[in-house]
Amino acid sequence: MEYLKKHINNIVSLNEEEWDVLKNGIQEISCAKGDLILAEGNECDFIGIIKTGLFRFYTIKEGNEKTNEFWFPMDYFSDYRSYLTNIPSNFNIEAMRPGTMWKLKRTYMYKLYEESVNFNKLGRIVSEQLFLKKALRLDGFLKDSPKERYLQLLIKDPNILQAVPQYMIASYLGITPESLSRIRKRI
Amino acid sequence: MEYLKKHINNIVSLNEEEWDVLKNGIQEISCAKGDLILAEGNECDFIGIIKTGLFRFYTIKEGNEKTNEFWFPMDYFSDYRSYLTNIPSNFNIEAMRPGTMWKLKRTYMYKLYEESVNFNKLGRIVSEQLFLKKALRLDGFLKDSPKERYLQLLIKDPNILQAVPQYMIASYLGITPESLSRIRKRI
DNA sequence: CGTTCAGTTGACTAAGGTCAATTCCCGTGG
DNA sequence: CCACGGGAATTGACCTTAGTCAACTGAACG
Repeated sequence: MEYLKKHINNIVSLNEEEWDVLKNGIQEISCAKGDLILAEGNECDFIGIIKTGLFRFYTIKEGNEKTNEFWFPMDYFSDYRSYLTNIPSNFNIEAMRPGTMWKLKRTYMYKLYEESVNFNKLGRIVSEQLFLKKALRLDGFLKDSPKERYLQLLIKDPNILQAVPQYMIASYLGITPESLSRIRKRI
Repeated sequence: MEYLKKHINNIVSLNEEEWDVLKNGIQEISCAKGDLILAEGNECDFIGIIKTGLFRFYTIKEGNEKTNEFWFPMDYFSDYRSYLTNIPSNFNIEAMRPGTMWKLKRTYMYKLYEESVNFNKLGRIVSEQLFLKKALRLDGFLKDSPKERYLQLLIKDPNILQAVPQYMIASYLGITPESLSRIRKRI
């Protein structure tokens, strides 16, 4: 939890009292490989930070898994759309390995928003970070071919490449495993 | 400006004093058809709301325009990535018709963040809204074919369809004008 | 009327999707 | 230690669809 405190203080410097209040809302949770942290059809009522492990965010369409995100230690994770709108999620969050995470319930966070500038700042900055990730990813889909997206991934997210099986990377790039295999051969 | 005030009060209820402070940072600006509100290579130092008109957010890659967003009255607009990171924008913002907008400089907004909970709430909620838009759009690219994306657009954004020339819609969907024309024929 | 430009169409190419078969890799159990 | 099983990755054959380039159509505008 000390590590988390330091991390959050990099975002916004909370005083001890604020930190204590925040801490009371945070649960540390462990999970095993394959655990479903969120299942399709349920509301995502939390936002979390990965402490250890590797998680993915995926949906199933016509029998095929579509992986939307991978999360590594110190990444925020949530179905933030469901979190914000109270709409049931279309996605699953799965632990790809054993791991631990810190979770904070929406209801708790929304109470904090009424209390101080700093909690609002924290919420704002988290939201901004999540925006940036989505925006960059969308830009890739709009202007790059699958091959170019793969090359970008090689440069910008080599950690994903080495940590994740190729068929999940394919769906992360919006293509089939066979296509990714052929793209790799063409290079 | 009264209309804007009402709109913002729907997001977070500012008292008169807060509204006056905010108002002092807002400029109302008119523009002609074709005006470039932001040009590639410049930092986007503002966030705005469309009062009237129709705007688009596009970049050019290998001579082709890639339209990333369309903005209608009461939409927030900005290259929010550039706004947040102070990195020069890769995009252009163009007025597709004569119009007016309200603009707020980043520097002013960041000063407001130091002043009260409400301004932070406002910033947070704007950021959340921008996130939601991006997230939905990315989901479409991940799980839908061009044809399905077009059909979704028909259902969910008919206003775009009727307001925007087809070749821009094609690039918004991530395909060429010819392909969109053929997709429409196939339906 | 022409000019212009969006939209369509045609012919062709390139690339991804699909389905099935095969190979590769790795872990497990005999 | 080897053999086997299972899942990931690759490959092949074929299909479908998007990209490209060029020609044509049609509507809007002066």
